[in-house]
Amino acid sequence: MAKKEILKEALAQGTEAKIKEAARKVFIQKGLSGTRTRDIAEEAGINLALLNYYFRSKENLFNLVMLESMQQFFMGLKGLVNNEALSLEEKVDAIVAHYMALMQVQPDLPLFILSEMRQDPGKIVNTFQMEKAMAQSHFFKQIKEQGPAKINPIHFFMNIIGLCVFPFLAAPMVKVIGGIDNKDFDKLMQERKKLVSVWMKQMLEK
Amino acid sequence: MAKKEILKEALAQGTEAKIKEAARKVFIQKGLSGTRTRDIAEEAGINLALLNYYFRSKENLFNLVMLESMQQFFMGLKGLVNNEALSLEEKVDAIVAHYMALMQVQPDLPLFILSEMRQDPGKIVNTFQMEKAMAQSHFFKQIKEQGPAKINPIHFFMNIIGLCVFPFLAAPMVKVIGGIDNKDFDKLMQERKKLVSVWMKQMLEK
DNA sequence: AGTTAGTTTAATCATTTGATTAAAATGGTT
DNA sequence: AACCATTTTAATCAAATGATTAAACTAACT
Repeated sequence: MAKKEILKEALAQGTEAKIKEAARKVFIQKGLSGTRTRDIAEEAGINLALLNYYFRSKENLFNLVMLESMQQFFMGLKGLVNNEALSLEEKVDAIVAHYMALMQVQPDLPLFILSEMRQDPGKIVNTFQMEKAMAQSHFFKQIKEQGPAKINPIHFFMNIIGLCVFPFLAAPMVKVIGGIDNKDFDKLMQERKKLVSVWMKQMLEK
Repeated sequence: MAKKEILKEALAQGTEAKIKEAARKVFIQKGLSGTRTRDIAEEAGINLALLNYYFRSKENLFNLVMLESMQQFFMGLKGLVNNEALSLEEKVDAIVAHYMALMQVQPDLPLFILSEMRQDPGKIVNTFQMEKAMAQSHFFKQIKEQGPAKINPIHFFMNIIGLCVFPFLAAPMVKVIGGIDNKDFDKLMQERKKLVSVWMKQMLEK
């Protein structure tokens, strides 16, 4: 009896995970309003009704995917910005390394999040409780106490995330304008890892 | 006869423009798949059928709005990057000034363009013939010939656009994370105008 | 006032789409 | 093999949505 339930559960989790993965893929590519539940079902290799059997509704599934996406995007950051063992320069290096690595495996995560946030800012913002965490972080304190530049921490924060993430937001356009293919783009992003760290430190110097 | 046609035409242009403006507003806010033609009709204060009478289809209207949006986003740039009267530093100042001013009047233009480009890169990219214009521009030449930094022009280009545009792409999140309201955000963007120029020039120095 | 070209509307159609349901298949247990 | 709980499917429903059509309205001109 217990054994049976475990087996069934394993199968169920298998299908459930498969659907969720398919949903993630399609939602991230097409957005909430651009995806049809049938797209997800097809991508998962299952029937439409099964999707509703597991997740009740499209919105449910979307909320799940969005929650996990937000966590994925902000998870690493939370750990870094309050690590008091790291100097400001070390934090910059760590944050840049973290986001460039994240973009390498999930290049269209930020556009997905920002697109959906435009359509319903309140809904998305509510799903994460980072409000105070960042403004009161060790990272922000270090920037305020930093020497000659006296850069506003919010600017500094926008810049470090923006310099890492923007090329991936604008990737299709960058490829056209730069006249480069996917392979060259990847190379460009490889060399960018070190460069963003350099640029960010220059902003602190004066 | 001629007089009559002129009058009718003026009226028609009035409604036509009204519909196009409504379409622009709704499309930019909700994207192609997120807008219903009825939304546009309501926003324009007209009936649904009138929209199809003037523009035949939703796609038609969207293509029009997207074309104009692309032109609006790249128009000023084309003029600046090949202006041989401007030094590299002057070009940087001019491009930053231009884009920060554009963002002040059209803050959600870039997210609209990038979102739709994700869904159908080919379609959007085809609507503008900037391919070679940028890679062969005077601006790119100047960056290559620039002194010690030897920064890749594509990086430099991504940075200048990104530093200007990213805060507006991420505005809802920036406001939450920074704990600031719309008014403070505007102030932040005002002071940013000068800062981006400074940061970009630092990237050239070493 | 009547005519006419141009404009606007209400009503309707056909398709798409999210969701439901009842039946069928599956796989383990007796 | 018969039975049972769980899983999966095909068929169907109801609402939303892009588009069309035929009729009504408007305003200029005679």
